[in-house]
Amino acid sequence: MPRLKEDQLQKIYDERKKQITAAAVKIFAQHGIQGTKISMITAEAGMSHGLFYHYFKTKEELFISLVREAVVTSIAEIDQLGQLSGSPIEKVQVLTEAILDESGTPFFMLLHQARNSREVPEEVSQLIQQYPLELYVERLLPLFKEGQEKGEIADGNLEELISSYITVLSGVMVLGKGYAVPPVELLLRLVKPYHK
Amino acid sequence: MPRLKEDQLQKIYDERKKQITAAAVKIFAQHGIQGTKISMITAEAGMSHGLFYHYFKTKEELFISLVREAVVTSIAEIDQLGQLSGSPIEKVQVLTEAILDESGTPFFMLLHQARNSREVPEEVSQLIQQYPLELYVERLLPLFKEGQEKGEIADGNLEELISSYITVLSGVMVLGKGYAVPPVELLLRLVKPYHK
Amino acid sequence: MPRLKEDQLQKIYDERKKQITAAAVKIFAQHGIQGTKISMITAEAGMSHGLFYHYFKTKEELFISLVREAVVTSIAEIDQLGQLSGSPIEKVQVLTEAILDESGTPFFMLLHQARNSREVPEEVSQLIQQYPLELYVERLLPLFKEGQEKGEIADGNLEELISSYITVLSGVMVLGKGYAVPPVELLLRLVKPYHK
Amino acid sequence: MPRLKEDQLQKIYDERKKQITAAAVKIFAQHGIQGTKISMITAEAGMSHGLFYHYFKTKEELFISLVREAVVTSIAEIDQLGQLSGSPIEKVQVLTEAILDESGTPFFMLLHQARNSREVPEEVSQLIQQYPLELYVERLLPLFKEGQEKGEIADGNLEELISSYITVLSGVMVLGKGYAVPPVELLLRLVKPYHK
DNA sequence: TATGAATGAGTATTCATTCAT
DNA sequence: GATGAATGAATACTCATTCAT
Repeated sequence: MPRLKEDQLQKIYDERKKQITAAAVKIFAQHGIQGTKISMITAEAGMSHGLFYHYFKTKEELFISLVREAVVTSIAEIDQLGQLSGSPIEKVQVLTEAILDESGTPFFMLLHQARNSREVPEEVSQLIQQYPLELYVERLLPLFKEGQEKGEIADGNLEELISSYITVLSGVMVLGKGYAVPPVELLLRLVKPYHK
Repeated sequence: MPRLKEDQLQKIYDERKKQITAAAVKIFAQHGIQGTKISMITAEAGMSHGLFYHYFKTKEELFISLVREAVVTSIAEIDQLGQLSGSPIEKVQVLTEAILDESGTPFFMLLHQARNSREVPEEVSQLIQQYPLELYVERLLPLFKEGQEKGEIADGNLEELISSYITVLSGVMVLGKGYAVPPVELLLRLVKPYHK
Repeated sequence: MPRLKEDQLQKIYDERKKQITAAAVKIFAQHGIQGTKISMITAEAGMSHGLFYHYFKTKEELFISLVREAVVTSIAEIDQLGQLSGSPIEKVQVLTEAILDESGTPFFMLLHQARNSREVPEEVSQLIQQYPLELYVERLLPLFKEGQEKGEIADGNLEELISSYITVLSGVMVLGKGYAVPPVELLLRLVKPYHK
Repeated sequence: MPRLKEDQLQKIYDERKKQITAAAVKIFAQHGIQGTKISMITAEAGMSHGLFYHYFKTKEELFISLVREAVVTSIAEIDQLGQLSGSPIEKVQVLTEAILDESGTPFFMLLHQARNSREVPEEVSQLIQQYPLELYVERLLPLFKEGQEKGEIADGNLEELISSYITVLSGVMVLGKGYAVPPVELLLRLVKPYHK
């Protein structure tokens, strides 16, 4: 019989797994799937490379699980916007700030790499197809429509406007260090009515 | 030895080298430095992998030479803007279209990878430092200043505006396939005066 | 400390050890030394892999101890034949049936692997040399000689006959599942007088 | 254009491939799939381990291709028996000698391992199922039937007799070094009429 | 110049073994 | 005694680079 309580073991297990995923998100975002070596991840997480394989079957599986989480999290964050108080344009501002925020970046970076790499495992491709950009557009449509009705959002085709805005935000975020992050105020000009 | 023959050889040599660089830009842009295998490049260029080493000493050297060329070319293109006829905002539109254009993308992509990868050779880092984004901002400053004076460009800090605009364009370009490319018209809203 | 408790512990100890060896014989016979992983054995024995090392220092030591036991047991079984009642040929028949019997197989299998593998530990090689096939032949010689004298066993060189018979039985046994086990009656033709 | 004629390259290619397969048959037969390391094969074949992968995608693929060849070859050899001159029992003798012959052994060894290992790749299992022992029995049936009619083969159920004989031969062959190979004359007693 | 065979350093993964609890 | 987390040596496989032809 184990001396350690099951919860303790579970805690260690969860902790370790979190260490790995945190390290992995960081490294994958920086180096891509190919450029990331298991040894980089385990060094960053402060453990032996062997231990990695107690928690994930392969590098691929780790990548898939990260992408899955990123996909689900990003959708959930968008859906939470509706519960916030404030006008539509204020909510868009909150979303913009959240996306550009340093801490959120790696997740989007991951999604970007998942979307763009040719070497990405089949399962990731499927995930990406299940959660295409159109889905994000769809989720944001009510918010933007309300904004448009209130005169806070520019007139015109909303699908195009939203997907363009997502593209711009994604792009800015993907660039990472080395580029000047545009002020949120400036980016919002893209969606605000042109003639005030 | 006959002069003609040497010319002939030189021509073949140049041709081959161009085949390789063209293929390499395409593949590097798509797969990154790590993800790109010599065999991918030579397959794309239609030659044996052995032949690659007649033209470049290493994969690294090829990458460096491509980045060097991209850096020089991109600066040159910006400088050529001044010679075009048209109003400043029209020139900015031309630049925007050029950057987003499919054919121009790989070069910028390369620059992006050079700027962001950790594994990039020292020489590339130096190149990037010699041609920082500030340099681009500086080159574009006269054009934007003229636009501002003519009321075609928004008031405010121009350095910030230009570097933000470069960031957005770079981001959109880097995303590549899988994202909706925003209409140029929309992107120009970022630099046009907000109250018309 | 109470004597009873120690007995109890000893009993558990012996039980555990038996569980491991039983599982190990089965798995080794099926997968060979290289193909057998400690985790296979402990899974079969229903315990954690860590516990294995309370009972055996290494996988090698386990294998050696199993081979040692198999060697001793097989010799003992042959020697017990003499105590049985019945004619010589009937005793040979009993031996044949015992060897081909499902339950006896793994032990012989082990011996076979010990005899044939290159990767076998030195100590096993020595064991095998101490108990060569000639030893079995020698032990069976009296029985066969008696049979020959009674006309139940074919004439001719007995050493050759016995070692051939052992070879055939060993071979049939080693094949394992997937092959048709010949009827004992048929196999006995090898040793019975050819002209009845 | 290549300086080497295509035939020369092809020759080198074939030669190397043959070196590898010859070495592999030997090593696999001796150590099994798990026990065989690529480095053993390449060392035996006198080349670097890297070169192995010019000729085979994986260790598994090599094993599969060897088993495939063994299967096809063994069936072909049986079918060739019919064309030989001589009485049925003489042909059985030829077959027996061929199987027990040193040089033929590795191939049968391979088949045995393919038939028995649990770790064998799926494709090998399928091959083995496509060429079950029954197929061999079937191919030998006409020969044995003819022998039975001529009084050279024992009366009784032929399927059982043949499959038993195959089992015995396979077993003897699988045992390999360390066992006394029974004289062919002795083994033939299994199939010859019991009362002469 | 052109080809592809050949090499070996680098990397992912497995698994025997140790050890804290 | 019992468990499973942790380590690292061993091994399959990849790919940049060299070189004989």
